[in-house]
Amino acid sequence: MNNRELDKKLSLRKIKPTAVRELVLKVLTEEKKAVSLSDLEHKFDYADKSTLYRTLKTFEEKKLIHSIDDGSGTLKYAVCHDSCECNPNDLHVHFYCTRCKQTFCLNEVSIPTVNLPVGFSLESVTMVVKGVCSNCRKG
Amino acid sequence: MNNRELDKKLSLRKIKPTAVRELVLKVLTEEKKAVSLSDLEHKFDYADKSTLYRTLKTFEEKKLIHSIDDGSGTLKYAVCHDSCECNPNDLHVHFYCTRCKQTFCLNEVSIPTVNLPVGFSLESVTMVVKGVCSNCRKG
DNA sequence: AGGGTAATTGCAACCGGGTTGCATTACAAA
DNA sequence: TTTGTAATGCAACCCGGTTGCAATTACCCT
Ligand SMILES: [Mn+2]
Ligand SMILES: [Mn+2]
Ligand SMILES: [Zn+2]
Ligand SMILES: [Zn+2]
Repeated sequence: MNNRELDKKLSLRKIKPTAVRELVLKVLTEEKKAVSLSDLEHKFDYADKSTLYRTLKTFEEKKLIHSIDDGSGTLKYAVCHDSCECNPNDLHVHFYCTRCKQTFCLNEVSIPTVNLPVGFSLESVTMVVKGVCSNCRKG
Repeated sequence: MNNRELDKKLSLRKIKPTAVRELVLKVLTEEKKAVSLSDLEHKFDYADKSTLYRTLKTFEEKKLIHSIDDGSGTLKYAVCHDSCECNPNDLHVHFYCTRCKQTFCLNEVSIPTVNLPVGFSLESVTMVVKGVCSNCRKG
């Protein structure tokens, strides 16, 4: 994905394009797996941790990406689809592979509705499946 | 719940009853909400953090309690029902109230099955609903 | 182009939950 | 009572995440 496309994606979410932001977004779009802050730190020796951190926070705030708490203790991030507003109906299941330790968006698997006890209201739902991914299965 | 009953619960899970363990289990059984390590620290000024930590780990290992990652950054714990083996079919949904910041087991709400893409195998599933609990709703 | 302002970035230090090594204490078998 | 094992207490550590502040850069107006 070239800079022109990256800048467009950023602008669509009202994020001012900068060098770091283009690079981070590039990584996030090209990775098939969800990406952590420390992943980015290792990818960009030159960029500072807090800059990367704030970049992710900005992206998340503007709904360019969403965060994934897969229970591993390290937050991961993945790009939202263009029309995503991170509403309950935009949510999907996430998968954590216990073998390769990678986390994936199952974008095509939406979260089933759940009947809460009376008196409980719902704001959002997270669903994480742990298991072995198809790559590790084959290998 | 008296010590006799607490000891019985401990013995059933092959855990040697000690003073600390009885006290911790008592708190866990009497609380309606899930309990964190720091909750216990504040409840027992005298008992050491690492002792409480290892008590929880022992309980979890022996399947007397299960841990809940509600996304708040602090692990919570709650007692399992007597016949629980923490298998996928023992699992239930958890609820995190964004108002009172408490986490509850919805023991009666089992986790719906989900269709994974081909090649993915399932070991366990977590489902956390965020919203407002019935207590906070009424208040 | 130059000056002023706001946003971004870099650096360092901090925070809190969780975890571990090791010494001490309690317990129970021999 | 001796002796081995498990539990507890204390201290220090780890790491992901977060923040304050100074330096740099981008942007706007003249
Ligand atoms: Mn996702
Ligand atoms: Mn539970
Ligand atoms: Zn895998
Ligand atoms: Zn509540």
